[in-house]
Amino acid sequence: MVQQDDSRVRRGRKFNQVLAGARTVFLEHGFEGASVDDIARVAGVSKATLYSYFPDKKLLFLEVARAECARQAEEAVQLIDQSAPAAQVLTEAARRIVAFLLSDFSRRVFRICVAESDRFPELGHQFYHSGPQMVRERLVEFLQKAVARGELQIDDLDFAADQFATLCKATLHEQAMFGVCTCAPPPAAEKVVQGAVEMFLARYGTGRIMTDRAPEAAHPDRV
Amino acid sequence: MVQQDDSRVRRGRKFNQVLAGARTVFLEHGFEGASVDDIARVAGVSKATLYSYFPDKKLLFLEVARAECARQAEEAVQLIDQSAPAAQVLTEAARRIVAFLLSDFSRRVFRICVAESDRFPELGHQFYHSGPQMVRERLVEFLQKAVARGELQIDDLDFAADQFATLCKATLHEQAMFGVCTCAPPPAAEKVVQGAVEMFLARYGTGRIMTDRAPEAAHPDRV
DNA sequence: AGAAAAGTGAACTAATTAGTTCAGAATGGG
DNA sequence: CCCATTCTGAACTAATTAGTTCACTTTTCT
Repeated sequence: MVQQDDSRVRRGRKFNQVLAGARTVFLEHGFEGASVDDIARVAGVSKATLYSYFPDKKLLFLEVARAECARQAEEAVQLIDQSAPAAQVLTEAARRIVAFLLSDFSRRVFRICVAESDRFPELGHQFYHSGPQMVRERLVEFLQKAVARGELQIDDLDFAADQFATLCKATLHEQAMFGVCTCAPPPAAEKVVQGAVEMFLARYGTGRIMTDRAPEAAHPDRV
Repeated sequence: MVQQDDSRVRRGRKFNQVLAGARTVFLEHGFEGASVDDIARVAGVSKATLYSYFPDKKLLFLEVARAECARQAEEAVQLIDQSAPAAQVLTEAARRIVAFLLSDFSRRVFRICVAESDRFPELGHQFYHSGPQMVRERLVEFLQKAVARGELQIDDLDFAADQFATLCKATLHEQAMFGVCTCAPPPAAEKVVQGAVEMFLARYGTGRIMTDRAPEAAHPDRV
């Protein structure tokens, strides 16, 4: 959290102020919608100072995006915890993924990356690799262990992980993205979580699930 | 296809030219990135003519978006065809959904709707209702019949339909969105299709699937 | 043909924007 | 306390933009 001194091009003590201001304004208005004067004002810094750090608006934007992607990656890294029963681990993972997807922060970063990713192709790549791909790698790591334990049976781990992460977007992600339901009601989120886990286990679970619930918990609505 | 005369506010014969030009430029550059002079030039029309149809840029943009959403809806409507075996219908539906999601057209419209949906809240709603919601309604329609026939067992049809549509986004949609893999290799798409159908049937299928393939086709990688 | 409607193009306003410049104020280390 | 670095603020350029205006041409209808 205190690695803001890792850098190469900085020259002064208001660098972080500039970055913070830029972050605020870019996340609020996107690239085109943000004016450099606004950024300087919000950062509490003169325009001259801003331009002494960043030669132009594009590089400032990319720097902000890079920092946000790194932040996102950090959050994602602490996703998968243990070698607990698959149902339990998956449920917790799904909860965090869904919560993250519905967060205001994620919404803004996602939106801006989608919007600007053909003006700045490397931005899309950065986001993808620090976000979705990171989550997938962690999931694969876990799935591997669960397969070894005989809890799951999966031939393509990457694909399965993708399917699971994708299932976490059901209903709510799209709605949040398009502002259809700005509120994020917790019961709905939990339904998506349970739905993802149930479907995933129905497809990839062996009989030998060692969960704390009864084995048929994976198919609760089959009488 | 010839209902371009359904209208209210038009006054002249170059209306469609204007709309077509605006469509091209907006889809290419987004709202802010598109200049009215560019639009007029691409439309082959004078700026004065353009402004004689649309009082300002925003309304022109919203009109283009409305038309594109309607187009999208039309494509989606002819998604579900028959009361064939579930596996077959779902496979065909998934193929069309995946193909649509990967199309250049969809990518552009999606991107622009995500980007501008807090500048124009109604745009997000429009897109959602004419796109994802339309698809879901058609799917629900089919799922209902399949449940009645005993092929599927589903308690929440809306949610199940959402899950299915969501599964069609696995891997490729995100990649296309962020420009990670601009090419859309058909085998990868077919894998997503099969994966979606298999997972869906594993969760919601009864034993009584009347497909043209053997019953265990729904779980082909279980030995 | 003749008149009304539709379209043109080019010049114009007013506003905003990215980026520059510079004389001087604040800051901080030795 | 001095001096170099950093920062300021305000004015400036040059470019772009949305939207307007108007004398003039083209199309269309009858």
